Amino acid sequence: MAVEKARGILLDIDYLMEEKSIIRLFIKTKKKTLVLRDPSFEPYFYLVVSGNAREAAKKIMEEDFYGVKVTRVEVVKKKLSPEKEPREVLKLFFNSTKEVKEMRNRIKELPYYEEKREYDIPFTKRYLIDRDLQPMSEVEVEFEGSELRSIRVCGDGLQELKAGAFDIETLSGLTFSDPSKDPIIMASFTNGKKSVVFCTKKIEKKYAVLVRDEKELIERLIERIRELDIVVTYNGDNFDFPYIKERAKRLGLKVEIGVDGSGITVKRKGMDNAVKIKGRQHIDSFQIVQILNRFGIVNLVKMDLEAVDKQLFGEKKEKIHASEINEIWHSGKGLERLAEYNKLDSEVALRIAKEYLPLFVEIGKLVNQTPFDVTRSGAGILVEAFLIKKAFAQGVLIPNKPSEEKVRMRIMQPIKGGYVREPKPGLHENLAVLDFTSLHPTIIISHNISPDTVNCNHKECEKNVSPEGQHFCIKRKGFLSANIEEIFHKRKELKDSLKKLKKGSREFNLVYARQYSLKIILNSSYGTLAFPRFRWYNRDCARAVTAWSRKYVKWVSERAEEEGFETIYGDTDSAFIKIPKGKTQTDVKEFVEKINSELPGVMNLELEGFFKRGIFVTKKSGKEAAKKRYALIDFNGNLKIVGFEYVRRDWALIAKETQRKVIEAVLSEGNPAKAVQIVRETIKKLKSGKMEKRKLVILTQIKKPIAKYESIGPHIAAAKKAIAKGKPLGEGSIIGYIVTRSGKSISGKAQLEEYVAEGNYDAEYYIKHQVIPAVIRIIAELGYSEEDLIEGGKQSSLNSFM
DNA sequence: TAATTCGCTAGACCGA
DNA sequence: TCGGTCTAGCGAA
Repeated sequence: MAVEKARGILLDIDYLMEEKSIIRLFIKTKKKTLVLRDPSFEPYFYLVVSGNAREAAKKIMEEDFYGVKVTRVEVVKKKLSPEKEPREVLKLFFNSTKEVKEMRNRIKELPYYEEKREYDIPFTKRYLIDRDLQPMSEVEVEFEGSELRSIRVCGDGLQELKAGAFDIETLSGLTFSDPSKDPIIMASFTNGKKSVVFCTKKIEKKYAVLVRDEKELIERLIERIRELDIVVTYNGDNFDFPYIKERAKRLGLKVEIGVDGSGITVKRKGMDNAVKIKGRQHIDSFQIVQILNRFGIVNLVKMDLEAVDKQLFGEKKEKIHASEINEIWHSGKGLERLAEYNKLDSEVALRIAKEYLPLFVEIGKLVNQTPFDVTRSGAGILVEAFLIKKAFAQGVLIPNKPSEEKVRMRIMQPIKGGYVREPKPGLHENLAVLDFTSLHPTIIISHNISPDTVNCNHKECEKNVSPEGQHFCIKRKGFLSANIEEIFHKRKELKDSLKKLKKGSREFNLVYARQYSLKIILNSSYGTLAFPRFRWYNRDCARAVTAWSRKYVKWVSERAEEEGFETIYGDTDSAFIKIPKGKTQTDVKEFVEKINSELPGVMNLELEGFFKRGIFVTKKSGKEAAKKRYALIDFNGNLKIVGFEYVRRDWALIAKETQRKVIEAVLSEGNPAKAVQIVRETIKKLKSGKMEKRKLVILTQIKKPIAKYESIGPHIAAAKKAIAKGKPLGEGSIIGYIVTRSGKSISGKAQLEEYVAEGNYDAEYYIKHQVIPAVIRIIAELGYSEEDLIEGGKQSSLNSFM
């Protein structure tokens, strides 16, 4: 057979489990997706032996491991740890991944066994790292029939892949949809250019397609999914795909949507599923939104498509609840509305993916993983994957995962965190906020912190000592510090080149996503040292990082005071300073420059901004000032509210709104009398019974199984009452409740919002437990008391402000 | 399967 | 009915 050549995008990877485990690559060329096998890559792990490695290599080939055979052994030179000299170790090859799993337990019995390494790296991940292949990159392949002969990355992979999204609507019983009886009644599909809605009932919409029955509906949908390289859903992992799979099974249909004709695989991932389609990338936009939320790129309480659409794109999409879907279906009235809703669900899911997938593709290239995996991984996993890749490239064996026992030990010894300075309470004028850019990573880089540099034996390194006493080598760059440094500089370069590119251009977006992917890895890097389950966990290193962070933050404050500024506050990586009369903003800038000239390595203090006014309040209990809550206003009138009830979801909107107005009156207008007036009016309206229901809802999440609660708070009480009515609530549900007039305790009065009539609320509760607590300590800073807020109360202290 | 610590506040719970 | 203690949730960084 002749050798053929092709170019395409490395779209996916999996492996076959025949008598041998064989890697398959899915390469999307202009014409089709090639499925190529690479039998040249065999499962393996490392065995470190006591005594002579070559002799052990001979012996091990003769060993019988209850039927498992080492097919091949290589003696290779590897570093057991970055600071050590390379040493000969055995690389043991096997026919299948199954044998790797069996063997890694049996091997311990060998007399020359010292240690095993890298026995738990998933086969496909192993392949991508060893071959240094970046999914979604352009590759050039040579192949014979279906066998791969060679592969190399030759470009960024800017070729357009076909992306599309779908969404299904189902009927439901009393509480939820059950695929064993509730049919799929509608399904939408979009490829970004054109959308269709399949339905078994006739709908007066241009995009609607009438199908005979549910079976045809699924068939038509599958047909469309087969066009795609990137299949987007919103919660397809846990709902759409498992649902379709079950319905199809009952209808005698096969969901053969893999490029190779295979079905879908539903993998359990803890509490979650992950649905994989071979040869295509299934991207669940819901997973994307969850990750964005965790990384702090967006901040969402509710994560339904409506809330996401609103926050990400500013759109207002209608929500149709499950019960209404049943109604519409049975009455036949409103099918157009439902179709529109269904269609938009697909379109918004696709839009989310189009907006953020480039970021995940870039992260994937950085850590050699597919977008499928990256969009379903936590930050820690990504950093770990990055370090595994680096270790491989540098000939270092990666550390093993800690045993559960070790993990428990580590958890029992927590690592002290950042320093929070007690603020000076009150209203302050003319502030500057300074903060360290990427504090933890820059400390790691600048002090060369790494598990392989801590407490080295060199005398001259003892001067690089942390406030907690550990010192770090200065003669050799550490594994962790060097690799983080590389990311740090690469990001700097990319950010520089970004300045030269046209905003919104394809090139710009690519570079932007790339630098952002580096930022995510960088910001998560400290976690590798401090997280008990990580391979690179190191308590001494982690303690040193935070100890230095505390030192530097305190030091900046001290230096500021020496320079004649007043320090108001500081948290972990920041210093809030007051510019006194006689000093200017320029003086602050000069101060920052001075500090930077004194800081080591790449550490950098940044001027975050100047603020016209700021308020810090005392704690409810005691006289000390509250940390982690303050409000600032800049010279353009922009408010920054931190930590206060206003930013918390577990407070009623009326309390939050009132607090915001009060803060605004105080900070922007310097008008405490107005603030008092605002509160009085709110209280008046609450008393009148006319407050809108939506402003009284308190959102709280159920964080664990209901049965495990020792103390029944209002949200659990409300949830229990709702469950009794047949509402499916449990761990993870967000409860929106209102404190009504009927009941004894607060919990007794709490009811799920949807069961509460407009006007049924406990005014006293909302006044005394919501509005007043939210504003009292702000107003108290200005000399007012609680009586001043209640209408008819005395206004004596007002004078002190006039 | 999986990031952390620091901090604030509410409301239940419990015994006097 | 009170005041202290504990459980619980969420936000800052």
